[in-house]
Amino acid sequence: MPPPPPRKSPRQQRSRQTVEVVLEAAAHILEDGGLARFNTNAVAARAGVSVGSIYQYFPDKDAVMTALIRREAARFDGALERALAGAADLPLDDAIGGLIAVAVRHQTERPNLARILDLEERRLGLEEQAEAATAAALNRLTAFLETRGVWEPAVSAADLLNLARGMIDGALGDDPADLSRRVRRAILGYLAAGPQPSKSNTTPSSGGGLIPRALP
Amino acid sequence: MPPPPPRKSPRQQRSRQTVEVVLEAAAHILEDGGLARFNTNAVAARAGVSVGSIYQYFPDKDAVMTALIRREAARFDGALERALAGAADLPLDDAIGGLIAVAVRHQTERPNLARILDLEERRLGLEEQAEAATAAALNRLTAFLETRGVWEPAVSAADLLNLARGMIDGALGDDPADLSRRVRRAILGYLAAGPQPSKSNTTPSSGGGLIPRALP
Amino acid sequence: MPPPPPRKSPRQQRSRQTVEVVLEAAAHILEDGGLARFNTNAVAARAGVSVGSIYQYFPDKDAVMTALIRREAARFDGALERALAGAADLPLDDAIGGLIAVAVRHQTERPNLARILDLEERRLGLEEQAEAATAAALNRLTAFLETRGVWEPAVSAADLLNLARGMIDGALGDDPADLSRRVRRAILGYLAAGPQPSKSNTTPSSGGGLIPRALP
Amino acid sequence: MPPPPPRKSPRQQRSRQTVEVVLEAAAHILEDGGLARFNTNAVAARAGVSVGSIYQYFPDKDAVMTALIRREAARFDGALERALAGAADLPLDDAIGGLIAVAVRHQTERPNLARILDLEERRLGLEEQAEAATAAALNRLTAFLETRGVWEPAVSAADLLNLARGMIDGALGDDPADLSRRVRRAILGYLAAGPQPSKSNTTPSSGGGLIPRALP
DNA sequence: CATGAATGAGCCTTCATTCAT
DNA sequence: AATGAATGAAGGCTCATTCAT
Repeated sequence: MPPPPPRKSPRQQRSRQTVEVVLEAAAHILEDGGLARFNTNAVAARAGVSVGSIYQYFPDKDAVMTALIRREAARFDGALERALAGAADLPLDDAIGGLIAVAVRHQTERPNLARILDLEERRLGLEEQAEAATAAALNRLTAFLETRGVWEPAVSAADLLNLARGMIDGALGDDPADLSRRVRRAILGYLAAGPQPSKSNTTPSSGGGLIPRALP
Repeated sequence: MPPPPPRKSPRQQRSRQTVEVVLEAAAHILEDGGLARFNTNAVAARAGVSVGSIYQYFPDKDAVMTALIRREAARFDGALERALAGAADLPLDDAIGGLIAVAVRHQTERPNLARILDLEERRLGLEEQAEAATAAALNRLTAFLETRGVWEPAVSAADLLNLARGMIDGALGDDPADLSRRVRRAILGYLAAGPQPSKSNTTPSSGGGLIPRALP
Repeated sequence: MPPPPPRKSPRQQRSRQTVEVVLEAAAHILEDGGLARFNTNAVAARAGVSVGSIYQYFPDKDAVMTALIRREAARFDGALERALAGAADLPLDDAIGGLIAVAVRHQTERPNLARILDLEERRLGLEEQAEAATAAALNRLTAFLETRGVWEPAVSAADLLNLARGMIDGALGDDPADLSRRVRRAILGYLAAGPQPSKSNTTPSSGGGLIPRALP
Repeated sequence: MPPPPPRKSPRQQRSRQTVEVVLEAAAHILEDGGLARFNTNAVAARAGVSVGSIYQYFPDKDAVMTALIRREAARFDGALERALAGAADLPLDDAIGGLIAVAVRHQTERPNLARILDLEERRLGLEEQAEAATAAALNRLTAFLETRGVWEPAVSAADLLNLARGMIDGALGDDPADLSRRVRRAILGYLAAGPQPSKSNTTPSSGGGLIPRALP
């Protein structure tokens, strides 16, 4: 018989729960009301706790924002990890499909949240310190691309993530399936196109010829 | 001899000038201090006018934001127009290069501004009403793609714009030349990849085979 | 006919008046309710202005406190100046009497205010920067003592001021006339006693004998 | 053999100790951080107990303040008692010197504390109820002065205490030895000057001449 | 009894907006 | 029209006090 799972002390449990409920409330408010309605009183009310409790766990309002950003990044990274775990043996095409599904779902479920968090991440200077979870996701994707023989895997990973984010953000109203299709198209296209010379032509096989070929 | 430009009355001139100076101040403040420092007093001070004057020309603070968004959109559209005007006879490759240069320059010059305006555009529901200038830019690009025989030109135009914006936003620190190269790679890849089937394979020519082939 | 007095511009007038009314309200609140009730809302309400107006003229709450301290110091210095002006030709005894009256009146009129301001002066580190008005008062008194041939006039001036303040503060309930009499006794005694040797005795004329002799 | 001191029950002992540690923490905080940092959480943290424990022994925050005031008054009174015990047979001069040393040491060791407690004593209306320990000190000094034949010993005792406090508070930065000298000068002068007529004149021997005579 | 998380009234400060000059 | 002082609602944060554990 397995031993009972390590029991958290009540104190820790309650703390974690309060933190959790606050972050969830913060997420909902940002999603529904935008940055303008994101204030400590509203978050506390929605979380069903008092303002004071927020300040028990967060030094100030920005710290709530930061924690939320980290949490979302960790979630995304977790989903990415799971998707990549099952994608090791799949053809690139299908593997990419899984990753895109993750990304689309992530941005689509709470479209405003993701966008606001992006902006706030910058304001708070969190990208600078190479946010742990974001970096992990990037590393994960980089490693994956490397196993597939992609050149400049780190840069490509970042590009693909950004490209996908841009497309998804910009087309949140669209049918997710169609959006996924187009994102996959962009990603596969980016990978297929391969590194391009900085100025122009030189690659006789691609050049102006490549595109026309794609347009029957 | 060309006729003199339609002369504005002094009153109108002064009005335009005040509006202009206010918007410029607003842009600078958003760029330097973010949304947090964007307040009517600060804008007025930076613009060298009184708060009252702002309210003479804008019903409220959001109206300043809106006007700024429109102005920036118009600027982008104007730059796009000029780029496209000279691109009519160029090979797709080079034409795209010109467009990308416009986009990269636009987002790079005032990186924070562009991002904030994007977010505010949503908050204010301006995308909904199909922002005139944004729509114009989109139409312009759509028309361009159409002449090049791209399928689903409208959707593709939006995708490319979003994709490029995502990449540029996410890599603002990078060398512009290299960033431009990668954006071009993504765009050309997207176009070359052509419409993809929604589910997966079916296209024997692509499938898992396409990518490996692209990576020597 | 004399020209009309230099008219303050309406702007300045209103400003001065608001500042004045705010400081007066602050003084009243400190006097009546102590430090605990000294808050911006209460001051604004009592002054008959809005909180915002306070912040138009004072960067923060402490600045109101500081201004009040300066104002009171200036008032005391002014009163001292007037008292000394008329005391130049008086015998020391009477001159001192006038000064004491000023001090007693100052501390007695708003007993709590004076004490609180003293404490706050320290908290705000205002004594350090040698508060202009306080220093002026001290200098004035120092000069006066010097003309009377008192040794160490600067130190004595400070001692007398402090000594008087201590006595007055500690006996605010007493009859002002009697209090004044005792303060004068202390001051004249201090001056008459002259510099004392640091250790003890040496002064045969004083010793245990001095005091009894003073008590018929 | 003396009987063992009345043994407190462990419970009482612990209580006393907690009270002690809390008051000590309170004193330190007031000394270092002023009234502003004097809050129950800080006191509890510094005392190494929980907030709840403070409320076990004190009905509210003011009660902590009150207890601290009483403790300090008791300490001063204790020191005064010891000083007076040894001063019974000394010449007044030396006796006074000992008392002054006590006062200077008391105010100098924790200068801010003493000042804050003075103010708080007033706010809490503790002087009104003739604070036991303060009254004791006053009585002690009154009795001492009486044995020395000083007129109005009670009033004089209060005056001397206040006068000394004022001088010491106002000159805390000075060299203690020099400060003590000046305080002694003031006190001896006060005593030597004896009761003064309320109005003025009458003392032909003094007038403008008194002071010069004192300054050889 | 001790603990310390939770509570929420209250305070400082900002800023969109108005309006007398 | 332009100005900018005045307004006051709103929001960030603190801290005295309570109470479940």
